[in-house]
Order: sequence, then C-alpha cells, then structure tokens
Amino acid sequence: MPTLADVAARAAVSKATASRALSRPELVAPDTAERVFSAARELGFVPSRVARQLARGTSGIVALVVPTLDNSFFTPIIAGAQARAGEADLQLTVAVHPLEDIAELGAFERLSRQVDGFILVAPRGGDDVVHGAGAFKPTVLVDRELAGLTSVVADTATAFGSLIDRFIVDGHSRLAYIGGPEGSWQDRQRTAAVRNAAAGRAELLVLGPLPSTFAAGVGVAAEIVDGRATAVLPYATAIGLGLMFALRSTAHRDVGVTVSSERMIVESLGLADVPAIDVDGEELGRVAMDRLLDALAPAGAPPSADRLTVPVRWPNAR
Amino acid sequence: MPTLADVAARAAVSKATASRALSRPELVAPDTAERVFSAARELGFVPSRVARQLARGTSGIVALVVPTLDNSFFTPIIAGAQARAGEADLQLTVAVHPLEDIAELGAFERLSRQVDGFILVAPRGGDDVVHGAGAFKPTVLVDRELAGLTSVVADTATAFGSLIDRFIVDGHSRLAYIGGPEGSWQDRQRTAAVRNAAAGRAELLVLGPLPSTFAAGVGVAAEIVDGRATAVLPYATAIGLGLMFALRSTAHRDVGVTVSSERMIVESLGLADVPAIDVDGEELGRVAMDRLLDALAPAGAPPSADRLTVPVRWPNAR
DNA sequence: CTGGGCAATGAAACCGGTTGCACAACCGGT
DNA sequence: ACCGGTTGTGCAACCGGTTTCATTGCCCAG
Repeated sequence: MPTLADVAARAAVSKATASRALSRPELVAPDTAERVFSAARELGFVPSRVARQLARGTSGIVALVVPTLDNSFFTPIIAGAQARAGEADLQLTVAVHPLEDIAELGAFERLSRQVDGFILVAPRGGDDVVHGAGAFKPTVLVDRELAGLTSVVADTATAFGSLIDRFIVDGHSRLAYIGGPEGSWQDRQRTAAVRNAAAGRAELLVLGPLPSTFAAGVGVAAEIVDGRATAVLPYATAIGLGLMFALRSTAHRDVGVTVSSERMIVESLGLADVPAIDVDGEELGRVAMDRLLDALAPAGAPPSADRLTVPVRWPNAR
Repeated sequence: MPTLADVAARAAVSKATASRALSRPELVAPDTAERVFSAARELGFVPSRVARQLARGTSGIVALVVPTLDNSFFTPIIAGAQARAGEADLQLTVAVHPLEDIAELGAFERLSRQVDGFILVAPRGGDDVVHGAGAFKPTVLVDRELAGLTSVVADTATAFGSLIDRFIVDGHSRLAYIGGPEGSWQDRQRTAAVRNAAAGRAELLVLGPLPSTFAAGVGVAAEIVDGRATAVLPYATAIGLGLMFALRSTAHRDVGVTVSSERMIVESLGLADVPAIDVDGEELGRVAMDRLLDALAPAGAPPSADRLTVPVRWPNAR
C-alpha cells in the first residue's frame, strides 16, 4: 500500500505539500497539485482513513439508531442515510437501541465516543432521555421533535387527519385508529390529528399502543369487529396487513371493513379505493443525513436547531 | 478526554506499561496492572479506537453486505452479527450491494480498503463475482456455498424437501414451488430438493424466479389457481403472505390452497395445520460473525474454509 | 560467588496522515 | 531601490496508541 510519503517522493515535494494538494488543492500551486495528483494516480494511492481520523480528531463514523430492525419503515431511512453518508465519505453504523430508559444512556455514551454524530430514528423514551442522548454529539432526530434539536419528520399526522375526513365524507360513522408503539412521538401526533378530525362528526375508537407488527394487526381484528368500526386507520403497514389478513380469514370473513394503510398493500392488491399514505423513507434518511453533515461541517453557520418536514402523499391531498 | 499518557502518569508507569496492562495484562506484574486499572477507572479512560487502529494497522470495521434491506429475512441476520461484532469491539457497517455483476467489484474494492473483513449475505452474482469479492479480505458467506470460502447456511433445502413429502403423504397430488430471486443460491438448492422429493410421486409446478416481496406473492396467485395446485411452498415469507392474502381476497376466495411458509404467518394466525419453516436468522448472523472473527484473529490456526449449517426447524422434522 | 535466563519495565520509534510556524520568492507601490 | 504583503513550500511536531529493543533486577543452577 503506497503512503502519502511515497506520493510526495514521486512528486518531488514534501509530505506536507502532498497532503495539502490532496485535501485542499487551493493551497498549493496548480502545477504542483497536478504533479501530486498524477503521482497519486500512478501509485494507486488511497489515503488511510484511520490516519486521517487520528490527525483530525474525528472518527469519520456516524451512527444511525433505530429502535428495532423489524419494522420495514426504517429500512428505507437507513438506505437513504447510507447513500448520503457514503457520498460524504463517512461510515454509517446502524445501532439498534430503543432509547426508552434513561438508564440506557450508559451504553449510549460509550457509543458516542466512537462516532462523530447521531441520527436517532423514532426514539421511544421520554424527552429527558432523548435530550440526554442528544447531548453527547451532534444529533438529528427523525420522526420526533424536541426543543433544541434538529429534527426531520414526515408529516403523516396531517395525512391521517385528512383520511379521517375522507372516511367521514364517504359516509363512515364509526372509525378506528390503531396506535403504534408505546412512547412513539408520531403516534401521539397522529392520535391527536385523528381525534381532532373526528371530533363531533363520527365515533372514533382508539386502540393501542401496539407494536408495528403483522401479528399485532391480526390480534386486534376482534376488537375492530366488536367495535363495529367500518373504517380503520392503522399506525403501520404491518399492522394493517395483519388486520386485513385476519379480517378476510375465516373468523371474520366479509365484515366489510375498509383498512387504510401505506403504499405496499394498496398497490399490490390494486384496491384503488383504499386510501394510502406514502412516505418517502429514503428522502427522510437523506435529509436527516444532510442536516447532520451540516452540523458536522466546520464551516461557519452554527447550525441552529430546526424542524424540517418531508412531504407525505395521500389520496385527495389538498 | 484522558489519554493513555494521563493514565500512565497517574499510575506512575510509562505509556508502554500502561498500554500493556490494558491490552495484554499477562505481560505486566499483577499489582502494576491493578494500579493501571484503577487509574484508568478513576480517569474514565476510554482508549481511542482510531489511534489503536492506526498502530495496529487494522480498521476495526467489518462490513455485512446484503443484496437489499427490503427483505425481513436479513434483518435478524444483521442483528445477530451486530451483537457479536459489538462484543468483539468491532464496528459493523451494513452495506447494500447486490453483487450481481463483476463490474460492480470496483465499488467493492474501495469498500474493502476500509474494512477488515466481509460477511456476504446471499450474494446473487455468479461464482466468479463472489470469488472476486471474497479475494479482497477475509470473507464469510451466508446462505451461499462456494469452494474456498467459509460459508454458513441454513439448511432449508432439506426442510423444503421434507415438506413436499408431507404434502404428498397428506394426499396432495398437484404441488407448487414458488422460486426466489434471480441468482439465489438457496433457490437453486430448494428447487433441486423440491424436485427430487416430488419426482415420480406428484405433479410439481415450479414458478419464478421472483423477488421476495408481498407483491410478488399477490401477483403469482392467478398462476397457482390456474395450475390447480393444492399445496404451495413459497421461497419467502413475504411471498407466502401475499399469496395467501390474494387467495383469500375476492378474486380467488375459497380455492382451498394450502400455503406453507415461515413462522410468522402460522403462529400469528394460529393455523396449526400449516407446516412452517423456522430459520433462526440471528443465529445465522452470530455464527457467521464468529467465523469471521476466527479468520481475523491473529492466532495460529489458519482458518480453513469450511461449510457450516445452522439448524432449521419444521413440523415433522425427522 | 557467578553467569545464564527470565520477568518487568521504560525509552523511543512507529503507524500515516495533518497543521502551525518559519522561510524564501515574488508581487506591486512609493 | 526598499518595503509590507501575499503565495508556495518544507520542517517538524502532533494525534494516541502499539511494539521493538535495551535495561534492570532477580532467581537459580553450576
């Protein structure tokens, strides 16, 4: 493996100049830079990430923390963040951590020493826990807002409210919302939006909290039927899938419930009349990573904590 | 942040001794080690991973490569590998790479300089591609076997064959197997096992290749019905789920097809009579990581390429 | 009593980059 | 011709560990 010293020797310059030519070319004379470039190319030089990190005092690693990997909502977020991190020449490590309890911050602090920054996806714990976690290193929140921290959220609450509207317009008078995981900020937003939209206009059954799993959807079917809801809005695709599955299986066949969920179900079944919510998870991941990169950039602008929203699409969107 | 020098000063020893006490305590006198330990503890010393890596010439990062994140089969593998990597104090980065074409090895080589080793999960490309990828760094294969490389596979082919047996014993005479993704080694194994088990005893419809998605399962329902198969073995849970869903939806209601798939469906629906295949993905990830750690360990034993199998459970297992 | 061998330790080199500081060359202005 | 101010470059220190090699002290066999 050729090192910087080899490149420098071949270009007949010092290590210092070679280093500058490669990382900040504007500091050296154009033709010197060119000599260094071609020397590097000829030698197949690849700078050692580790040495660079040691010298610069950064790790070059950012961590994306998800509460669980079992939720397919998170995977596109990971992919999006991954892509951006790669472009910025950073390693992305995915850590699974529910961040539920303040006592779990110990493990978190250890992790924080290894990385330059965090993206916390849908952390479940109380505000104190999230604040604690965000205090270690530059941190961007996804699908959760908290004063003092930059956040990127999909504004699904609006979409949920709008779908309740639509259900009511369509003539449904007994609705149900199936809540998401305990502690979920999105769940609180959606619950509020849904309650608000239904207030005084229709009966609303609020179930949950429930994990975002197929099994949870299956398990809640009986309650939906008992409650005589005719239109249901589940927190997650997986729940909706399990619910639809159970509703169409022998026990509850033909109860005629409309279940609205995310893209997959609808598209794959061609049930054009079932409203669907479409969140671009990759975009969520990309935007979050971009904000984190801003925060990590040595450049001037002190990255003020702000709240970003990525668009959500759903039928009949205003 | 306290450094090794601080610890050494506090323990009244040299950096060298402090380093040895912390990384290879058997080299120093017991009471010296104890002094260093407590000094480190009091200072809250955490060794700099980067400095260590630079000195040792390793990156401390291993990459786990999956063809896609959209398949829930991979997530437990990631979790298992993650857990083991953490115990060994290694960073795990998850890379998404289909590894289908030999031309993609360029990106792979770049990645290979950043990491100490690879776990390739279900790579899809030809043997030459996988060999090429495995040549860069110590590599362990998951769900694919290839001469010269260590592999860890779930022996689902046997289970698939056995389930075909069971279908036949149960009186089915027209069976179907729905294949997995193009290039999948597991798919080839399962196809062979299934063909072998059915040979001369029942009609076998082999469909696919198909991506492991819910939508693919939905899409293939018509073919199953047309083919008059009465028992179906799909490659993946998601396919089975989509298929069952479609079969129970209005278009194909009550055609009376038995679909066998993995644990989730069966348990959550309580359909005790549908045979299920149960693969412990976390174990797969753990074992793969263990093998990789062996390969990375400087210790003697040249880790011969071997082929490991993790157990698969299914009903009526012999 | 003495020399060989081993255990414990420290000084310093090293891993491969980055960067502060000094210095030389060269610029245009007076 | 002289000077303050760029611009381009090199030397050497530095990041924080690991490791080689030399040194010291001690035990035991001869």
